[in-house]
Amino acid sequence: MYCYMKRDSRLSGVLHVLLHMAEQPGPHTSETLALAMNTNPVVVRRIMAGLREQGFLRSQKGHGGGWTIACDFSRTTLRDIYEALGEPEILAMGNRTETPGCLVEQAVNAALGSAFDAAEAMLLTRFGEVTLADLSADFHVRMAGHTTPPTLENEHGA
Amino acid sequence: MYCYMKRDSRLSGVLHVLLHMAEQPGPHTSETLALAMNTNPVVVRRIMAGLREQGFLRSQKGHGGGWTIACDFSRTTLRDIYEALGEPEILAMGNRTETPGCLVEQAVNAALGSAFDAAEAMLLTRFGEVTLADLSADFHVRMAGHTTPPTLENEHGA
DNA sequence: TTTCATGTAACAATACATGTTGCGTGATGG
DNA sequence: CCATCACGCAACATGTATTGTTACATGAAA
Repeated sequence: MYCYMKRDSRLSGVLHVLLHMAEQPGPHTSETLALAMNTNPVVVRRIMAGLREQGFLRSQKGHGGGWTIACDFSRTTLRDIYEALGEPEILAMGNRTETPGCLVEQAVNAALGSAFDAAEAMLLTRFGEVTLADLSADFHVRMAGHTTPPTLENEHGA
Repeated sequence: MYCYMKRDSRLSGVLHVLLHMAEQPGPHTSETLALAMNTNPVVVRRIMAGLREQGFLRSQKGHGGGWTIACDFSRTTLRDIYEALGEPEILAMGNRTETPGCLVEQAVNAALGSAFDAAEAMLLTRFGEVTLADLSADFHVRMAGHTTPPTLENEHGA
């Protein structure tokens, strides 16, 4: 099932999966997580490899293996996760030329560039202010009032 | 010469061209402008069509035809131009699902979405604060000290 | 009426992200 | 010791958007 995404949703997807993992103990296989991300196991491993390298996750092979959370949710921010993903491009727009000789273009680049940089910096700052624990807490607030606790299985048609 | 750009540089390119046009009177052909944008005439027309529809530019066919500025630089902001381009996507990232049933994903979307919206809003605000006249003025400041005034021809290898 | 320039549609080429397959590696359990 | 399970990784396939390119119609000026 090919489904081209206009905007990169890896951060969104990985956060989703991390919160789900926190709700249930034990290792989670790539296959299980793939269902929650509507993708396949290889893509999951690809995306989560960076988180493992940065020590936010652990993975284990063989029987009973899978992915385990290895970080403190209250000390891990969205920015940490963003960086572990390899700092994907934030803006879809940019300057035509990085170091133009043309003075006109230098003026354009200066104006646009500073605006772009400010927007990026602002987003990263906000990311740095939100921890995974914050997200999880928000989730639990939303869950208050609901009867059946959502799991990877019943919410994502596994 | 195929040259795929990772980030959309139409705004950057169009601003560049507009400032150049302001430096020299008379209509400018798509072909001339294409040289400054390192592309070809059809692409130029495509990009500038929106600016014509919004009344920022006029175009004329036939002998002596071409593109003419039809707006007041001191009253036209980068945001106006951005909108005339069709409001291209600003962010390269986004939420995986817009209206998820999963409460976990709702929590993720809320956090990420508000950050995304804030960044976009900030960029648009900054765009709205800069006029084409500001850019042009900055260009003229940069030009002080340089001997040969840059034209479409001598700066872009026409 | 010839030339020039835009307007537009259709088509081609490219880059990229994602999906997919296959095989290697290590760990577990019988 | 062997079968199974799950990750690791590389290679390949597919789908999509963007950009470049070609072709032709339209209208204006010399």
